[in-house]
Amino acid sequence: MSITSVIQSLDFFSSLNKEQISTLAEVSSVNYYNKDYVLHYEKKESYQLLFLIDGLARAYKIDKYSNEIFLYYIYKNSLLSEVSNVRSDVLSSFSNIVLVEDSKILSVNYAKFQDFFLNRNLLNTEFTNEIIARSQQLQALVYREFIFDAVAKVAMTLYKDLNMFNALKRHDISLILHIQPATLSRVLNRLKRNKIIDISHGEVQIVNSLALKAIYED
Amino acid sequence: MSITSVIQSLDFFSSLNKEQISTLAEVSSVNYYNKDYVLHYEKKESYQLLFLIDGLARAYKIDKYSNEIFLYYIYKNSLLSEVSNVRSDVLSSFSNIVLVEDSKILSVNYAKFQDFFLNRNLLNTEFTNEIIARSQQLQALVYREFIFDAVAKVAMTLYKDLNMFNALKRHDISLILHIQPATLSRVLNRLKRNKIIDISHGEVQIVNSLALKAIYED
DNA sequence: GTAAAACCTTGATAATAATCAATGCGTTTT
DNA sequence: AAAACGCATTGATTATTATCAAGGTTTTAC
Repeated sequence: MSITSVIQSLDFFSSLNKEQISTLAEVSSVNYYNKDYVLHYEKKESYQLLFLIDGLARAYKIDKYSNEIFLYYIYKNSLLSEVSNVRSDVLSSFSNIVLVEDSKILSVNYAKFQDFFLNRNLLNTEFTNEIIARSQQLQALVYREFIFDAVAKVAMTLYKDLNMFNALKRHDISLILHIQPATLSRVLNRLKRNKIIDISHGEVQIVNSLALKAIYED
Repeated sequence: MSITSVIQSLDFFSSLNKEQISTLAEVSSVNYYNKDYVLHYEKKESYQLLFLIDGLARAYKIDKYSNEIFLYYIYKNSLLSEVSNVRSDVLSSFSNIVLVEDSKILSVNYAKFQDFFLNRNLLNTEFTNEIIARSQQLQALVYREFIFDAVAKVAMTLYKDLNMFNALKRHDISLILHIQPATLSRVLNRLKRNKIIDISHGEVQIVNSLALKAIYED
């Protein structure tokens, strides 16, 4: 698959014409990395704008006990890099980014990208929308962490993302929700005891959907 | 003071020429509000892009016990509104925004602003940078709340913002740091007992600056 | 099919900070 | 000068969740 067609596969670049895409292709490269490869360490500077073409990534921070603090997932067809100032040609990120799956990544020289596109008023909307999307993921995180206790977090996740919940291991869920596996287990137990959910072979089923929702809505 | 000169006083619009400023002036208005006026309720939609010209605002959320959760301050010379999608002509915000001081606010019709400026590739950089600035405030919040315990929060605030700390009431500090006044009092006591700070007449002085910093740096 | 490994649950205990309530202490107010 | 008020502090208790460790259970691998 050529780099041009990779670029065309991203919604981000859908407004570009053939010529613009080949200009972009000249300052870009496509790379494949394996699961668990760390793309970005927090505070480290970078000169490449990265897009996730295929695969899945996870943004996280490290606390003082070296525990990982999950921030959010980054899905394919979106910008991986964090932008801290549009005017600077250096990218520096707040979080670490690691691949959750084997992934395909488009890497674009950021200075050239600015020259060729942003400074010529191309892709501005797309760029801003990617930044907003990332900001909204942070907002969702803030909301969950500040407003919810462990039970509410689990209730909301079960209500909104039951499939994801059942697809992942308990350990991964507890990472996402910032609770310990032991706490998750106790919360599930409580919900089961209260006949709000049922668990068979580790698979959660919702029994009383209304009650589940009521736990996290005020 | 005319609306034109108000617009010119904002860095955001410094790239506009006379004609563009008067176009903007036609779809804008300047308003004065008193301290404690709530500009924005979360989730409520708005069609006006607001800029804080003078004064100070505070963004916050409400938890299920109706407690206020402080997010960040918004300082003068910056965008007050939250943008959730550049393409939409509706603004909807994640947080509540209240004035901390009597303030002067510029209100711009957002649809017209898009027509006249963003869609003509004007002010794009400025707009994106304002969004990034807000996102970075959220990042700082996430950092403090996820990585720090009560002692680390207080230590960092004393180290970096001693003047602010001493200027505000203990109650306001504890709002900002998301700890209870009683907890703040106990933390200060501990720092004093360990000869890291000294308190006379309620005013905190740093005695051992290195030790203070060491508390929150790993 | 069984052993090993990985994962989940449970129990006991500890840590952190919240809550509730009372007391203390300066500052206004009268 | 005494009373009232606003804050800050202190003590006692509680709530929530983490931590540590020991058993279970399921999955994986040979």
